[in-house]
Order: sequence, then structure tokens, then C-alpha cells
Amino acid sequence: MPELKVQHILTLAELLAKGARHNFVTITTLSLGKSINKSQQAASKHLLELERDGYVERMRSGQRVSVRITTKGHTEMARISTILKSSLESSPSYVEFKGTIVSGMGEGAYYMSMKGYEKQFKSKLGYIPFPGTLNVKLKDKEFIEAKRTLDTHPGIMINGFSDDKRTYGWVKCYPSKINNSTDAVLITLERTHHDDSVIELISKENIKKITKLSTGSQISIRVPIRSK
Amino acid sequence: MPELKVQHILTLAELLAKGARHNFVTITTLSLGKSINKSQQAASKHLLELERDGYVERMRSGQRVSVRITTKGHTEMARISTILKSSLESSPSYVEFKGTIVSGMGEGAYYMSMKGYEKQFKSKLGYIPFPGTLNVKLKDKEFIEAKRTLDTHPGIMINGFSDDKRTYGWVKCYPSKINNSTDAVLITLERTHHDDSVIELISKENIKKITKLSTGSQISIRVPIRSK
DNA sequence: ATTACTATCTCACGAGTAC
DNA sequence: TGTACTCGTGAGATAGTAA
Repeated sequence: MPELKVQHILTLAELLAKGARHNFVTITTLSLGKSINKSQQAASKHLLELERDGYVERMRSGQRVSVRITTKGHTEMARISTILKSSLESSPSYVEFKGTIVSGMGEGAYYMSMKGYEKQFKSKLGYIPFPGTLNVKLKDKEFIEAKRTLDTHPGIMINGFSDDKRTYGWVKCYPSKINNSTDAVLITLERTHHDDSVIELISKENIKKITKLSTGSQISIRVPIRSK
Repeated sequence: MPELKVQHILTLAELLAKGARHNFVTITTLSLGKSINKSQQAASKHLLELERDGYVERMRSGQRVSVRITTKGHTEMARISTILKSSLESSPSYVEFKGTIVSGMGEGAYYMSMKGYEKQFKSKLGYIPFPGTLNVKLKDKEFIEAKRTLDTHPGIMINGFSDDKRTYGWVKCYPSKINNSTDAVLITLERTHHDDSVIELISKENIKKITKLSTGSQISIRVPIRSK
């Protein structure tokens, strides 16, 4: 039983679109070729091969040829369509980070506890985060790239503000899951004091305590995103 | 802007299934090759070309390579999936017959008016048909073939019966539309008195009168069927 | 006008192999 | 282990053309 050749997929799709599932449709190899961006000769060969392999039936009436798709042909197309559709849908809708917990520098805690931020956390996240950030050193280049991916997705925006001394940048929040179970919020900062390979997380409670993780532990963070 | 090559479709689908939409996934060209039923070398080339054409991004970490599908790649796959899906769905769910009206031989009328049939018509179709059948001479070989197609689909079964003299065969009814507007019922008989190229229709009223068609008129009959 | 043959070309694939 | 080069083979495409 010969497999359906990939290059025949579009040809079958075109015939299907022309209504060749249940009725013989009369179509010239020239127009079929145009539809699939191939030559008349290629279309003719496609039909011959599709017929040989049992995906279509053909019927000559003089010069013209009518074509109909067989049940086998239809089944095969449905199969391929399903494969494509499910592979598109099955794509997980999260960005994943993997790395190891590193000791925070205390800085994050200081900034995140400022009244200008806390007020917004309370209203936009629904709580005031535990004073302190969990810092994760990313394991690989691809996770650093993933950070850039995140930038293209919307997050919860915490606006910057000023006090007497200086201005403080915005903070973007991405609700996420640690090790697929604990809720936390990955934050990206307008003005970061880390290099690219470290990400910071905040949470309602002390993350290390709740997850029983400590400095050096391997950790996975998943940020759900809306698939487009 | 190079088009996505057909042979790359399955490769992209495989990457999609592996979750490479939002995250870089580490996959060896050997295993990728196996998944798409190609060699390691083919898989490697696919990835190189997909990258060259902007459908995936790659990232080397030493020997291994991580792959992620770009927005362009995802869009393209979605496009193809939609084309296939809609071509499968758009396929009209009817079998069509075209031909010319020929004068009935009166026989049909006689048989169809028998009490053994009439009782069943009344209960299964909801009415007693006009006494007389519309005979249509099919125009082309493909419509004769379409009759065979119809046989594989279920219709409303009118059982045969016997009287003192003889037995009468079953009649299978397919509700249909004449010229896409008038309701009628195409019937196939266990024992037909026509050759293959003629079909018969019955209806509540006199079809010729209602449609203002007469012997010699071109006519189209569509029999809706359940697509499988 | 339309199909499909033949010849030719291109490029997709796998084998072998370097790194 | 891995990736990806070169190279040979053959499938798939086109041009030209017969029917």
C-alpha cells in the first residue's frame, strides 16, 4: 500500500475544494496545475499517480477527464488534517525557564517593598508580595532567549514612579508556576541590576519556605501565555 | 520570500508537537529524522533550510541544537492546516445527477400506485406520491457512476411485498432537490425496468407541472448525503 | 483545446564521513 | 555521542510535442 506522497497533498486538497468528494468533477490538468502552482504536466502526473495508488478515480469522456476522490483519499486527507490541527493545538501555551536558585542580593527586596510599587501590587496582583525576590540563574542560552520571547507578550504592568531622590522604572509581572505547582510571579524590570542570565520571582509568601527549595536547587518556571 | 516547501510541513508539524512553538526544544537530528521517516541527514537539512527561510530559529549549545518555531513558521502551519480543514469541510455533501427529462413509460406510475407501496410511502415519506414518475436520462458516464455511489449510502427503505400473482421488489428513496429548489424523491428499484442511464423521481405533486419543465428539459438533481 | 509521452534538469534524499 | 559536509542516485518537475 503506497503512502500518499507529500507533494500530492495540495493536489488532493484542491480537488476536494472543487467538490470532487462525491461527484466526478471535470477539471483540466492545466487549471489544476495553476491551482497548485505546478505545470500542466505535473498535474497530469499527479492525477495518474493518485489514481494508481487508489486515492482518486478518473473517468474519461473523450478528451476530458473527470476526477473523484475515493474514500481512501478522503480518509488520508482527514488524517493529515488532523495531524496538523492537533500539532498546532497541542503546542503548550507557556514559556519555560530552567535554572538554579541563587542567593538574592537583597536589593530586590528593598525596591519591591517601596510604597510606590506595593500599592500597585495590591491592586493589580491582589496582594502585597513577600518582601524578597527569588533569583534564578538560567541554565542555558535558550532560556535567556526565552526572556526575550516573554517581552513580546503582555504582562501586568506596574508603573514606575518618583520620590524626592530619583525615579524608579516599571515592573512587568507574569503570573507563573514553579515546578508546575507553586504560584509565583516572574518580574522583568525596566532597570535591572542583574545580567541577562538571572530572572526574579516574587510571591505572596516566601517561596523558598513553601517549596522547601534552597540556594542551588534546580527549578522550573512556566509562564502561561495566550497562544496567537 | 521563499515559500514553505511541502516536504518541510511534516517536519514543522513534528517540531510543533514537540512543543517548539514558544520554547527552544532540544532534539537530535537523528530522532527528528526517525519521526518524519527520513534520515538524520535529511532532518539536518530540513532544519538548516527552515532556519534559512525564517520558519525556525536554532541555537547551538555545543554539539546539541535547540529549535524553536518562529511566528512566521507558526502562521504558515496554521494557514496550511486551515486550507486542508476547509477543503475537507467545504466538500458539498450531495451527489449530483444531470440529464434530460424523458417521457415516462407509464409503468412506474402503475407500480408506485399499488397499495403495498402506497401504505409505506404514506408512513415513511409522509405522503402518497403523485401517480407517475419523472424519468431522467443521464447525460454522462460519471452520473451513471454516481448512481452506484448512491447505493453505498442509506436511503428510506420501502419493502417489497407479494399479492396473489407475484412479488414486488423493494424501493429505496432518496429525498432530493430538483434544480436546487423543488423537493422530490429519487428512487432506486430492486427490479428496474430501465437501463443504467435513467433515474426515476417521485414527488408529492406532479413535478413537471410544478417546475414547468417538460420532456427534453435539462435537469439537475441533488441528493443530500451524510458526509463520512 | 486537452492529455500524457519523452527527454532533461533540479533538487531531495541517503551514504559516507569529517569534526 | 552529536551535526553537517560532499557526492551519487533517483524522484519530481518542466519543456517540447504527439495524439
